[in-house]
Amino acid sequence: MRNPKSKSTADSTATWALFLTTHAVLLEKIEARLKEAELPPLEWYDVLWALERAPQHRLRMHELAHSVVLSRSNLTRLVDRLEAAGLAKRQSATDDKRGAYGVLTPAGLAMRKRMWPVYRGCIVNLFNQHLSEDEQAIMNGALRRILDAARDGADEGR
Amino acid sequence: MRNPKSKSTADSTATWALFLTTHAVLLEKIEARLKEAELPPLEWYDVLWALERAPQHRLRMHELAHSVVLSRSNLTRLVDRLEAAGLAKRQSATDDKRGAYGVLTPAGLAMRKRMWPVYRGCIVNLFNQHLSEDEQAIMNGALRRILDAARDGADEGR
DNA sequence: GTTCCTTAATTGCGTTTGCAACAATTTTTA
DNA sequence: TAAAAATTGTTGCAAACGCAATTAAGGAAC
Repeated sequence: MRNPKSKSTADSTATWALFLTTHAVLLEKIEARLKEAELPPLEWYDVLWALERAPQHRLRMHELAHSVVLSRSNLTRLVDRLEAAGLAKRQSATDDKRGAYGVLTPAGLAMRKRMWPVYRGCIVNLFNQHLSEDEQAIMNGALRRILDAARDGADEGR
Repeated sequence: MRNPKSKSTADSTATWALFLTTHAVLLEKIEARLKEAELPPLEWYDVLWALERAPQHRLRMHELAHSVVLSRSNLTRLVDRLEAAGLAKRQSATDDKRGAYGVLTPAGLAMRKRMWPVYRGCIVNLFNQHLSEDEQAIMNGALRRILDAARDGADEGR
C-alpha cells in the first residue's frame, strides 16, 4: 500500500463500521441489564435526566425532543408513557398557547436516581474500563467535533 | 479538582453520552440522505454487504443475525422484506434440515453497489472528515477492544 | 433406540416507531 | 392589519420491533 491516502480511507470506513457495531452490541447489553434489574429502558433515563438538569425540572416538548434526539411525535408518546407511569407530567406554557412543558415529577427524579447506579455500572464496565485516559480524551474531542459539525453544520457541503 | 480519578470518571461518562448522541444524530442524517436518494434504509445495506462478503454470497440466518447485530426474529422479517424486494432469497440448508441460508441475488448486489456511494459520502462527510489519522487510529483500536470485550467477555464481571 | 436437551428459524401479539396530516397558535410580509 | 408562512404539539395509520411460544430437527445421555 504505497499511497497513504488509500490506507487512511479504508481505515476510516472500518472505524465507522466498528462504531456502529459497538453501539449496537453495547446498547443490547445495557438494555438487558436494565431489564434484569426491572428498570425502564435507557430512553426513559435520557428524558428524566434531561428534565432533571433543566431549570425548574422542565423543558418544552420540542427542546426535550432535541435534547434526547427523538422526533417530535415519538417524544410526545414517550412522554405519554412517562406520564402514565407517574414519572413526568405535562404543563401548558403560558406565554405560547400552543406549547407544553414536560415536567419531572418527584417519582421521576427518584427513578432516575434508581437507574443511575445500574446504568453507570454498564458504562464503566462495558466502555470506560477499556479506555485509557488518553484514548478517552481523544475520543471525547473527536466526537465533540463530529457532533457539532453534524448539528449546526446544517448541510456540510453535501 | 485535586483527585485525577474523579476527573477521569466524570469525563468517561461524558464521553459515553457523546458517543450515544453522536450515533443518534449521525444515523438520523444518514437515513435522511438515503431516503432522499430513494434508497432503502441503512439496515438493508448491512445485510447486503454481509452477504456479499460471505462465501458464495450466502450466510445461515443466525450467522447473518449475529453479523448485523439483530435478533433472530427481526432478521427473519428483514430478510422477508429483502426477499419481497428481490434483493435476497432463502435457500434451505442441505446438511441441516432446520437451517436456511440467506442468499444475495444479483439485484441485491446491484443495490448494495448503488447504495455505497451515497453511504460512503455520508461516512466521509459526517464522520471521517472530522478525524485526524491519529484520532482515527486511536478510536479504531479503542472500539475494537471494547467490542471484543463485550462480545466474548460474556459476563465481564458484572 | 428412545427420551431429553439444545439449536434453527419462524410466527403471533402487543408495543413502539416513522411519516404524513392536522389543529391551534405565532410570526412574517406585503 | 390581513393573508401567508412557519412552528408547536398531537394523532392516525402502516411498518417494524421485542419477546414468548412454536415447529422442526439435531445431538447427548443412558
